[in-house]
Amino acid sequence: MRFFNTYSRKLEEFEPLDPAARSIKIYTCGPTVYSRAHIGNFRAYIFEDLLQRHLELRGYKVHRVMNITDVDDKTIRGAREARVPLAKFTRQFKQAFFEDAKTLRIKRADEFPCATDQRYVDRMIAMIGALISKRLAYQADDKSVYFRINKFPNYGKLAHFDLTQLQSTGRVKHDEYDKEHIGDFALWKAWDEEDGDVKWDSPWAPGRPGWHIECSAMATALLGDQIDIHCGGVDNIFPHHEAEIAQSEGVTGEKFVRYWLHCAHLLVDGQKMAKSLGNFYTVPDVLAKSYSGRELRYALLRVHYRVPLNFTWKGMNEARESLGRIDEWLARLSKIARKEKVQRPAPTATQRPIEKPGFEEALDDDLNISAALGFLFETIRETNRAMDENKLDAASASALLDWWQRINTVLDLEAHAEIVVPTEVTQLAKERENARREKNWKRSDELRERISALRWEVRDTKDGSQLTPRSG
RNA sequence: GGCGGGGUAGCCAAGUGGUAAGGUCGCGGUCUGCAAAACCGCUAUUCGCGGGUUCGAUUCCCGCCCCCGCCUCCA
Repeated sequence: MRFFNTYSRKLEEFEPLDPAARSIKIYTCGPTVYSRAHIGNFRAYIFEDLLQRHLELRGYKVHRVMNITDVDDKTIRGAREARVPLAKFTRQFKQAFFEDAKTLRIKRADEFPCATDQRYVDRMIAMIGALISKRLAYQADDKSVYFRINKFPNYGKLAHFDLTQLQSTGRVKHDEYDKEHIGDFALWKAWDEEDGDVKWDSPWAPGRPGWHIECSAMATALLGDQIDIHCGGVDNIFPHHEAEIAQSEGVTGEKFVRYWLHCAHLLVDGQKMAKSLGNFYTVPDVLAKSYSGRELRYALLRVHYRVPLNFTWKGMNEARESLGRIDEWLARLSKIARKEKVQRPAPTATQRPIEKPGFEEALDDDLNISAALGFLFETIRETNRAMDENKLDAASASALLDWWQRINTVLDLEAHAEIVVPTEVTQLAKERENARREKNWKRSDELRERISALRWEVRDTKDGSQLTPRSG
């Protein structure tokens, strides 16, 4: 198995920290809960979901942590504007995040630590103290504490930045008079009026932690000084992950992360989807257009994580059609597998799933999902052909279903089969059957139209008419 | 300016030093009362552009163009 490591900019063979235990520690940067996360954010979480699920398919036990940033400039501003306490303000977006993640079938991390948790604030303060005692941090005249990047020679290695070349984009105000170096970043931000009642005591001044230190504190607290994989969007490479390395390694003296994996952006009209640009959709926005969570999951999953993905409604339709193809295939296989199960003894434990290399091997190669799906669809076409020719027996159908079960632990794309046909539709279908028996084609077609308007599809097969839900 | 990612058919998208997976759309066919689904066939002599290496390059090297992102709190 190999992954593209941002640190080396190379594909590297994956070797866990602890190969004997087959367990892997993953830290993933989670949402800042100042508004509902958009689907660009979720692209990153789906990529991380794919990573976790594939590692698990390959027999690793994954311990994954995803932090939730519930205190920063934006959350404080939002709470002020809403005139509610910070915790109350962020609670709604935490809930929304878990709701959306569930809609997208994203597997829950083992822990979701929050930055405001006193346990972690204490740890952040301890780490900052350690950095000060090592002269890697200093308190400036504004009472805030900053990391001294010139004392950490590896600073800039992850982003491959030459610090002397850093240019300000003017996006962020610099307190240049207080800091020794323009690139020094805040570890502890001294309280000011804007912060209202958001503050914690510290040895330096009342205030709040900087953004970066929370991840260092929570990652090392929950996963230890060294972790296997750390993920996030490419926009986190600098400064966030760079800062995390400096802080964590500054305190522990150990290599913080073995593999850095970063996900490319979701684009809209060829531009990065971002709150600041206003060109974003949320999960409910997509659901409101009558697409389902799994359709969105497929649309966000199907492109390799390091390639920018342009979000379009046309793409959503392609996702819908592709999933429909999978659904049809599974339905046919199940029917064949079921049919003979009545006559045959249940499959024995010695029966092995069909040998279908390709899918998992593709994912081994830096999560090459496009190639993996290619194998899936090739398999679908081949077996559909066999079924058309009546050449697929129940044992083979079962074996294929077993194979699907296995790869679906990674994809999680099966329609949740609560297929309940509404009585209205059943009634119309019955009437249509009667019309067809009388060869009243006009009436039959009319009824088909009405069923179609209810989002159901009628198919006339040798075994009679069948009803299929149109999408979802 | 520095550092990255990308540029393959109408659209989405794999891929390899030997002559281009897959999805979607469109067209034709088989099946069907007609459809749908499924299957079959067609749809890139060509992989941003120009050089070079090679018997042979989309794949390696050099130069260039275009798009997107990061450059101090955005996944």
